[in-house]
Amino acid sequence: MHRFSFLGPLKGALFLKEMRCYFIMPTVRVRFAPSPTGELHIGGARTALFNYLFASAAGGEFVLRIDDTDLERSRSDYIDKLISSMHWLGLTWDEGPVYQSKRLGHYTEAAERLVKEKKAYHCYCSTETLTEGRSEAKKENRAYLYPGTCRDLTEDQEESYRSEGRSSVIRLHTPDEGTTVVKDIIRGEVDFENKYIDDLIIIKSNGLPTYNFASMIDDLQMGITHVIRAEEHLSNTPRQQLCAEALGYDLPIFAHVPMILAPDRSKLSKRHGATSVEEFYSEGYLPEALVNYMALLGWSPGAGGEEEIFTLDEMVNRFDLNKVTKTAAVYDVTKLGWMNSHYIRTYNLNKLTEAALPFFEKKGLVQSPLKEQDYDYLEQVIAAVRERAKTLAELADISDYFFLDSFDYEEKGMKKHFQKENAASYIRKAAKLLQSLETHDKEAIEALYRSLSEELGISMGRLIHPTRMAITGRTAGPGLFEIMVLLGRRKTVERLEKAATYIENELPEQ
RNA sequence: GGCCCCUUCGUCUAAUCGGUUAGGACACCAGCCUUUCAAGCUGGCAACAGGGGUUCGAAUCCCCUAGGGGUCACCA
Repeated sequence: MHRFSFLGPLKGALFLKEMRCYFIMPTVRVRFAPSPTGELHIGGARTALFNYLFASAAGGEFVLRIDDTDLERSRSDYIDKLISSMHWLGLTWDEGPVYQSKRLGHYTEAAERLVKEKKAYHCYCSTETLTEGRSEAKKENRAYLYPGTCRDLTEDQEESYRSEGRSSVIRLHTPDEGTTVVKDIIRGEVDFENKYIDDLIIIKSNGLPTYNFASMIDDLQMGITHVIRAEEHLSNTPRQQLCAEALGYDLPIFAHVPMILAPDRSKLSKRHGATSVEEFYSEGYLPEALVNYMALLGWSPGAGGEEEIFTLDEMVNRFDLNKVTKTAAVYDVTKLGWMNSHYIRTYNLNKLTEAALPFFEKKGLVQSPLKEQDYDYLEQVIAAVRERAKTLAELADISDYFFLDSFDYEEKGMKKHFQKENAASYIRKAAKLLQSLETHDKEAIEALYRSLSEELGISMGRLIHPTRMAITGRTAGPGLFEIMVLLGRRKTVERLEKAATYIENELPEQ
């Protein structure tokens, strides 16, 4: 299939960036236009990302527009959430937010002009009439198309309808023959026969524009050069183009990106777990990881490019709409988890601590505001455990013993390490030696354990495993000596003795 | 149902104009490393939806079938 290389001249423009003021360059202007009827979900977020990447790569502008013409469903708290989600992801925009609800005059003006030019007309058909026609069509198993009843009403007819108090909508007079071609960067040319497109409503009886009309007018009047949006809009694009043509505007170039599907290949919804950016935030994903993951859903740098980890800037440098797939993608939390763990491991420690703090607070492990030394301690703990967590929430989960003095011993660990012969006495011996150790540092402790294991004639493991259980309650975690240093001598010794007593008194003889 | 889009390992994907042992990543399995768990390293498992053409040669071009998705609102 033929693909357009619309980016050609733009690459040139990029090349001549410094000379921009001397030449008139084709400027890229894109928009992300969510409707504030819910939280920003992963599909919308990726559309925003692609817009951002495309605009940034071309040195163009990115506009944020809020499509809030549906007064019933739009809510201002969703607008706030949407904006904060965008900020959190790091997707900055150059203009806006522009609200459709504040541009209503433009839509009615355009519609009236079309009526005056006889390209649109008032339709007085009742909802009942229309639904009737629709259900009849369904019965006969054919598609319903508005029959054009009100296309050629006379002045007198209109007058009498109005005096009857009948309300009207405005419909666009669409051609009955011919083909409307959508030029799409990702899909090539898509043909739609006009005979299947009926006279769509552009202004509702309440005076508000319909989505297709308002959206197209905005794109046109705002000078949008590339409309990058989800594939679900592809089928409606010919209608929008017909609006633009009637109005006499040049068309923007389209790019319909594939949808993101749930694991069962159905449309993503609440019952599929976390799908909104907000939820990913509260589950402890890092914005860089989410962005990186989303970028790879439908896009890949292509031939030769085998890496998967990209910073936003790297993505900007390599992004190309022509390399976006046509196939809908199933989103897979497992890979997101891997990516997130990668970012947790490699993040700047300070930033990571900052991001993780709320999760430690939520578990009651620390309390804000933190004293400086507590903050340092938290940072060291995070440095020690970060390699083992997939989310920030998990980071807090596996760190509890660093902050809590009482914790349960893991069941399987007790069987494996506490119920071994002499476990209690080994632990006591270690505790005693640690107590009188000159310096409580990694090297000294390790040396101590080595010599003790030799002295007792047992393997290091026989000593180390019960010790880990004693001071963390767990069988897994960071290097043992590292934990002991972080915990400090007093707590280490206390926990060892407590565990020894526990084994002696609570554990049944095997 | 009409119209439109899509179809490569379980998942995300790669494969300049038709010629590859169909590549990578996640997941999974095994080994190495190791005080545990991770991480890391090495290896393994695993795909061109099906059927017809065109061609010396097809994942790649054409047609058909099947499956998935979208859309057909006075929702966006």
